[in-house]
Amino acid sequence: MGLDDRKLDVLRAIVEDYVATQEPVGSKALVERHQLGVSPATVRNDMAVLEEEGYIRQPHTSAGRVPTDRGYRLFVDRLSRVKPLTPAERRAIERFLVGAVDLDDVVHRTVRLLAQLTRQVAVVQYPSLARSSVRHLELVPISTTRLMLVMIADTGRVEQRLVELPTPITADDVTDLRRLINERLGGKKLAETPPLVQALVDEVSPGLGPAMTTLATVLLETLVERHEERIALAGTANLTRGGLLDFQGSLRPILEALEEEVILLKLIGEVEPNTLQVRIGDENEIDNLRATSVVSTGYGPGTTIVGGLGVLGPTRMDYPGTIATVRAVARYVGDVLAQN
Amino acid sequence: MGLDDRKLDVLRAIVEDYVATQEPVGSKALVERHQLGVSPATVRNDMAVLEEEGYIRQPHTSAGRVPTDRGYRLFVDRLSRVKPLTPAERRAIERFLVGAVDLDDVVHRTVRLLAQLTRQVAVVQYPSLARSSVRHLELVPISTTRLMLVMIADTGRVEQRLVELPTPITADDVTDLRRLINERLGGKKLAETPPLVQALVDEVSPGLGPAMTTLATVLLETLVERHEERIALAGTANLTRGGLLDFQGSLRPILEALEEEVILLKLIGEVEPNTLQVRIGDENEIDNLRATSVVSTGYGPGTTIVGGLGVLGPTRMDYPGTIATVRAVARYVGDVLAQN
DNA sequence: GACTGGCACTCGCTACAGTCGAGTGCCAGG
DNA sequence: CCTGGCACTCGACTGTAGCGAGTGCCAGTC
Repeated sequence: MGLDDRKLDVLRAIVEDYVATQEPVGSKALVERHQLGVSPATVRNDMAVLEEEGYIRQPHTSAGRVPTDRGYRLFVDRLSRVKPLTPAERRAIERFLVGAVDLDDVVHRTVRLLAQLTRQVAVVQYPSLARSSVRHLELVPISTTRLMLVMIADTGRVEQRLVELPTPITADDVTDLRRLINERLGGKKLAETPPLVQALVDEVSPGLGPAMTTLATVLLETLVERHEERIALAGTANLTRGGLLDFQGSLRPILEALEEEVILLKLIGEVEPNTLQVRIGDENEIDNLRATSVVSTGYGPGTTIVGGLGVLGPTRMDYPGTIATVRAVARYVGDVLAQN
Repeated sequence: MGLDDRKLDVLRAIVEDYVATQEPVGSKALVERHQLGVSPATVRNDMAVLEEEGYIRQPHTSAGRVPTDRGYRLFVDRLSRVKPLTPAERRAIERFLVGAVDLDDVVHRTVRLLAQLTRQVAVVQYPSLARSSVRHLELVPISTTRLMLVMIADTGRVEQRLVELPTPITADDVTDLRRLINERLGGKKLAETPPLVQALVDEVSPGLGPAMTTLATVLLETLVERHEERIALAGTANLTRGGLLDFQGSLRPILEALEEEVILLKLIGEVEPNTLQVRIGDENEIDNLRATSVVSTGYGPGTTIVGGLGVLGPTRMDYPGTIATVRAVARYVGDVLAQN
């Protein structure tokens, strides 16, 4: 389709102005604010073409133009270069993440940092258990028929579950079990554990049979079935910036969606190495979020990925800036994790 | 001061109608909807007195009356009886809480349940470490100079911290340390531990000195200084019910306040045994929440209190219903905790 | 052939006047 | 002390008019 360079320039100018002012932009204002080197009339002709192709639209017959989702998409794909972060931003990131004492702390600081820098809603997934390995399993006797199982993953995550045993158990038995499960499961990817757990049940000494069977059930639940993905969220107040102009006046559906962990996971959890995803408006699968855009990426120590993070905001967002920030924060978090 | 019974009846009627309809209520509508046994004119006279005393006010000269914060306060203190829960609600509570597998699960289910039943924003504090005892301390060797310290509290909370040792340590030393700290600290209230930890440092065998000193620092941080209070939140989408009429149109300050854990803790964390607090509008210390009311109470196994929970909504809320629900949920949660 | 200036047209926004009606305060009478 | 009646207030709504930003189109120019 005949989109020559100038038409693309016009589209870029429209997106930039609209993001900045939040008002439909007209041909005259455009030539004033940008050096396009042509007259408003020419721009109008270009706009007509852009509108025909579905990149922009007019909210009302007598108003300026506004980018469509498709327009933003083209902008993101071809018209924007990533803004480098300012030194101040870099410093902010470093200062924020240094001094985190444990995983909870890292995640909390990260999500707040992201929300603050992008001035949008930030979402950070805790390192996924599915992508973790077992570092250590601990059995803590609570009573003769109750144990607490604590699983420590290499990503720093810690999960615990209470185990109700069918028969009493001695301290020595607990020691045996502890050694046994650590020998067999320690260092293994969580995903690989089910057959190993099964094997344990089969070969354990007869006296420990019932206890081990119960323990195995809980182990499997903890290690794979529950697959509890945790999520941290911050910056919901940023949804109220821009008056009620974005989101056609109702935050309702968005707040509802943000309360569902499943939905959040869908948003930021499906990541591939070295990619950064931008989902714009209608491209979102979740109906409640059709008025928003999501910028997300994976993070992890080195080149591996252990979880996702991202931000959510109005389709009218500063894509270049947001993309740069999300990418930078993900990288820093990965570095911090690598140090553990 | 002459607030006779009928004037109180009028106030009650105004509160009930306004809560139900969200519209200023006039004298005529009042006598129609309630059996007051007098004419609108009489009611008008009573209203004039109530207004003079500051219990109600007129949004506009030619509009009906609306309760003031003071009016709600009087209503809550003297005019409302607690609504008993419906059997359906009781069943909902039980069904919701049964089947929770661990503390996280209990807290999450509780907060969602509260939000759903009251149709408001729900806040639940995790069992406070300050009110917990040490059940078990675990040391997991990560490398020769790194340990992971895991603290399991009797309330089910689990905290972990990484310890960087100044000098390498052997597996046997770890075993010794583990036994030692559990002997001395196990079963103790977290608040009582600092002198005990200090004593440990002084008397430990010389070879373990440096390790124990480092460990002590982290122990103190974990047990008392950090005092990390965790909070769960749900139902923020409920803030958008009632159009933008409540909260004079801006959710901003409220969402901002809800993001600050410190603020939430202030809201629901300061509880005394067997009390239920209702803070109405201006009575709130936090400026951002002057347009909201908070109903909160403590919960815990038996009669002890380990944390707080509550809901936040517009001053125009169904106080009797909300109070009943908050109280009931707190009781059920206490029961669930008692079973562990 | 591409760009430009000019011009008529559209239509949302604002201001203003007029009407309506819910609700009030007050007063005289029971 | 309560009641019915009455004049009054004032916000909500409606319809009209003028303004102006912005457009589409067309004829003219480079």
